[in-house]
Amino acid sequence: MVPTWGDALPNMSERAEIKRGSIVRAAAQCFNRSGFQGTSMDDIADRLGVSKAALYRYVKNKHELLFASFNMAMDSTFANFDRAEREGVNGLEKLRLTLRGYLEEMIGKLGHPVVLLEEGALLPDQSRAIVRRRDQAEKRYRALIAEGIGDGSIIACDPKLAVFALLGAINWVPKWYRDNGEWSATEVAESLVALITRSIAAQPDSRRVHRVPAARSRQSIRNATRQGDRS
Amino acid sequence: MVPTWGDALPNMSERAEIKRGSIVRAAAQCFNRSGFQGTSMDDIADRLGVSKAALYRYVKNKHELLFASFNMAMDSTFANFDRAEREGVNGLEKLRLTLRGYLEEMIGKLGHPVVLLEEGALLPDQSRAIVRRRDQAEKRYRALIAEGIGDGSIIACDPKLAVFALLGAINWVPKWYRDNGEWSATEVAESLVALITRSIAAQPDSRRVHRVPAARSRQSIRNATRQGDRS
DNA sequence: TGAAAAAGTGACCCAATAGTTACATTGCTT
DNA sequence: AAGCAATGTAACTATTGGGTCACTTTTTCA
Repeated sequence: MVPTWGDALPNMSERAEIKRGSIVRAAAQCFNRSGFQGTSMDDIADRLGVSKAALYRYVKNKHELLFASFNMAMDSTFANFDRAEREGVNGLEKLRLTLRGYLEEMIGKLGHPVVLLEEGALLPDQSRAIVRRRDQAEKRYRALIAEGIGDGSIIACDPKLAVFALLGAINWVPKWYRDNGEWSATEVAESLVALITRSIAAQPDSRRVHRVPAARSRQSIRNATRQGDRS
Repeated sequence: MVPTWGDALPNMSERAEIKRGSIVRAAAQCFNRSGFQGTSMDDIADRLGVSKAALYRYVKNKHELLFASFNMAMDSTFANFDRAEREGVNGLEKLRLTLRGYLEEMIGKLGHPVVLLEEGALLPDQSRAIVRRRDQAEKRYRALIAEGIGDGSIIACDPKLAVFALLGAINWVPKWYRDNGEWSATEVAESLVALITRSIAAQPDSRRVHRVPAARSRQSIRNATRQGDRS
């Protein structure tokens, strides 16, 4: 009998699951940088140091990777809705918690996949599934705003337009955020969400927005963001 | 002697220039919908009702189309900076004028090309040229915010972060705006800019944000936006 | 230890597509 | 009407890249 090391060593099927996860994450990062069509399976394989053919042991095809990336993002969104529902005291605070948690996970853990930009590349049935989830998410965002309008924490505004504006600012982050930069995921999430939610806050607090950045030299920030795009 | 019809009939080289322009616009629309790599030259040709080979009479290659799209967007940005500089009374108003004018042109005249999303697809020397222009634009945006902070129209905030947030919301518009919808380009531009600039306004005016949408039925708006993505 | 299962690879196939070329057509000019 | 330049097209070439397969290497486990 071979020692099992308790449960410390993941068994085979778990190991496969872990590998599949890192493939999906690598794919999401590539998609984020170069787009779905601009990413080849070789790109993803190279990033993991394996051959293209190895990927197909864990993944059916390239579209499945895109689909999985989307679902990862949606899972994160809904998990943060639930947490915010428990922890937030009013509509505005719940909205802030949701956005902050989502953004932090995206740019921190998941390697900021703005997969959302590549929606058009999904296959029809995948697209239906994702569009349904995204519509649910948007509905829930709008509900939070409506709640905030009701409890007085948010000004009267069009919830649909407000959600588009907020999500735009959030989903744009991967276009300028760089890992090697001076801002941590938490810092960016906190100060950006504070800034953008001020647009609909009933009592806009200028200190909240003022706080976070500014402490470092302009030069280091300049170097930290937006250098390595591809130029 | 054939009648010249005054200058009413464009001569040949002018006609060629006009055709080139509509090729660029068609390309920008395709890039916006499907991305640079996701758009084939046949797609662009089909949209114009000609064959692919015809395009190559007016355009050197596909990358030139992307480059031209980018420059179109940057031209619009700088033109609106200049106009805002003349017409705006303080930093915040100049910022609003610039954003509104840019957005209106993008989604109205130009067929909303979010070419900016495809920056990574540019060839190295094209990329250098575009990055330079974009950096100039961002610098000018930040200068407007600094001006607003100085003249008291904008709260103390990090200009860099604020610009990223504003441009994110703006550049996200093509992801949800639909031509056939109920909102005109002007309406969207006006109410969205009012909303997002409230995030940094020293005296946030809730009426300004409240105003525009809401007048129509929810159902028509739902139908107008985000239906035809591809699903 | 040895056999079977799992993991991984290089070489290949094939569809899509950027770009070219040889030819047809249109329409302006004399 | 003749001729010529401009415009457009269908068919072709070459390359890229998704996906597969026969084969090798590594890991598992009786």
